[in-house]
Amino acid sequence: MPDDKEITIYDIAKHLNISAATVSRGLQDNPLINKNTRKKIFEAAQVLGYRSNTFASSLRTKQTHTIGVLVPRLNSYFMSAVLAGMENAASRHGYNLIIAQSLENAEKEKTNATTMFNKRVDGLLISLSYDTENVHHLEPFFRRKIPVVFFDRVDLRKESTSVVIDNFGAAYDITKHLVEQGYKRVMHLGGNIMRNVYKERLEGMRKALKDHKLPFIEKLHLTSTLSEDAGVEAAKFILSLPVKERPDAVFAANDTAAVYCMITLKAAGLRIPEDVAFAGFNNDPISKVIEPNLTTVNYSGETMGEVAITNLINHLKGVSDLSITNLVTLRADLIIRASSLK
Amino acid sequence: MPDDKEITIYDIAKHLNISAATVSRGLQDNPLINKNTRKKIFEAAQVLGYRSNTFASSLRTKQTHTIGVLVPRLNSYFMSAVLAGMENAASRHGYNLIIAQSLENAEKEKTNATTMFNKRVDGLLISLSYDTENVHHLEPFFRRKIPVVFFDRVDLRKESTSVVIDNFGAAYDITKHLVEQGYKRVMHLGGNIMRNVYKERLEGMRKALKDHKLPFIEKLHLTSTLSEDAGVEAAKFILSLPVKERPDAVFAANDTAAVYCMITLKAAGLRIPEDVAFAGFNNDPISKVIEPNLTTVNYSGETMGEVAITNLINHLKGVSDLSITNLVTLRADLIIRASSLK
DNA sequence: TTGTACGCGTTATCAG
DNA sequence: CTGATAACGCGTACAA
Repeated sequence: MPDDKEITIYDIAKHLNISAATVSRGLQDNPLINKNTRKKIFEAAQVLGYRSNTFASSLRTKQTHTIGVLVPRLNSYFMSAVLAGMENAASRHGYNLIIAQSLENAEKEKTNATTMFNKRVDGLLISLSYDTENVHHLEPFFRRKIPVVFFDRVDLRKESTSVVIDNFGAAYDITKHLVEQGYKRVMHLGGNIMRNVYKERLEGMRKALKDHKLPFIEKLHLTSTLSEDAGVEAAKFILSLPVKERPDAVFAANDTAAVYCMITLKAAGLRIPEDVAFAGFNNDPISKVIEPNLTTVNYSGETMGEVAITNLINHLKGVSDLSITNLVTLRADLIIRASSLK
Repeated sequence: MPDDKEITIYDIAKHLNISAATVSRGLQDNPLINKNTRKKIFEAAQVLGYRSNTFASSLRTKQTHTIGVLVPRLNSYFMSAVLAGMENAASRHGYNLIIAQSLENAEKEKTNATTMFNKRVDGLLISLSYDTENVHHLEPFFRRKIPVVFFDRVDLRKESTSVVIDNFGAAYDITKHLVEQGYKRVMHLGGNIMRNVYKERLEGMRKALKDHKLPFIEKLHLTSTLSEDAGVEAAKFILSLPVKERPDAVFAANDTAAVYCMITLKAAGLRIPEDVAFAGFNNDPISKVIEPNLTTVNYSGETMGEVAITNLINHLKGVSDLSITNLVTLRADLIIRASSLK
């Protein structure tokens, strides 16, 4: 019953009549050490109930094996998928995650970044808050060459890696689909265009309309946080318009806004898609529950998480091939459902 | 530009012509140190760009200021709310979270627990996986008196604290509501009764039926993982029954199963609540999107997270009053919506 | 292939 | 109130 006091490499050393240095090396599977002694060391460690002391180790190596993850919100479907993916890959590589949320607030993002820096994370994974205007708060990381990987909501101006989906292309495709269904007055519920995801979705839509010789109607372009309330507000706006000026289709930059806009319009007696068609973005669970089901864009949060963290870990391990790739674009698929069919 | 090398308390000491010991004490706001010197120390730390070295500190104090969180899945609405609450409170108290998921798998839960133990977390927060049969894998924690707090899916046999909601009461109330609406053949979609939450929801329902002199119809009791598929399967089962033997109401132990059961029944032409009424559990976002809106039970994941972690931190700080409270029950509210109204 | 000896940055004990 | 000084447990030059 090795119960009370912690076992150290010295205890193992004494037990085996060898030096602590040998034990240390053995535990690291150092090939310099005799295979047999290595085996003995591991056995002894097992028997004595040894567990390595991370702090002592970190103190020496200056590596924490901890990665900071800074996200806008924990409680969204997409983000928890991302985190699940990260957690998987991280633990596979022996890394831990420290997770914090900015609550879409630049100020809190700043504070959290500082905290992570002070905790000496080996690297940082970050998706920018709605508010963030620049990445000055990440300077300490850049200065110390602590790798930073952006994902989803990224800042491309830096030499860091960014992991994204093809927002432009997906938005283009979804708009094209609407146009091909015959919709001509397409409204856009967009987010802050300081965030690449919203900017590109807007641009993709613009381009698709242009290519099909349809106007982008500025009056029908709303910018918001894309919350439930924003969806409701958008619906009220639509209802406030003279019938002729109403959109015949809505492309929202996320499913939440789309769905709550739909619900509100339906409650007001409009029919979907007959009166107004809809398309969203994210393939959130609610998009499969709303009636009619919502056309949307699907992409894997899990994959994004895995790719982002794997890239970061490669940086940490000095795999230089990948450090050149400073932009990884993942696939996103259009999912056509009843809400956008003529 | 203090840029390249890390500043230590020695640098501050040199800078101020005092000893490192004094600096260390000053940084900890030790009242033994002259208020004035303390101020100087903080200023110097600021100027020089000092950041304390957690490892060195942990190595001495044997405290990691890290709390392990072990959950079934990251990517559920409820759980991300819980984590958000935990993260908040944790950072407020200067603690970090290490998060891992068992994916509802007892084996992975075991592995993760070991990892956390080896990382020397100061305490553990855990919600048991669907599969878990016992808590032997937590023995190392118990033995070393590392505090463990269970939440939501708990194990009451231990001296640890558990944070739960009144599952029994909520299930009782929701069943009572169904009965009062006039429903007499109430079906139950339940989870593994090894998990307190599902066991108590079942028992609450049983008791309510009994109190109203209605039978609990064993044939109408399905046990599953309460996934989307399970909801669909339940619907198929209902449809396979002779019309007379069908339930007139369904109480599902979560919203996902309820909603997907509803969707499937609706697709088959049944009307809700006229043909079958529904009630769920969790107040998941989908419950507000499904038509008719789903009657359910609401409780705050955020609060549960905060309470659980605060309790744990109190343990760590030796606040003994609270260590007596080994069961905290949070409120849960019935939310009546159209799916269960006559 | 193994051992010796030192330092990583803190905190804590003991003097003063 | 402050200063020396010794650990904490590990990793690694350097030697053997």
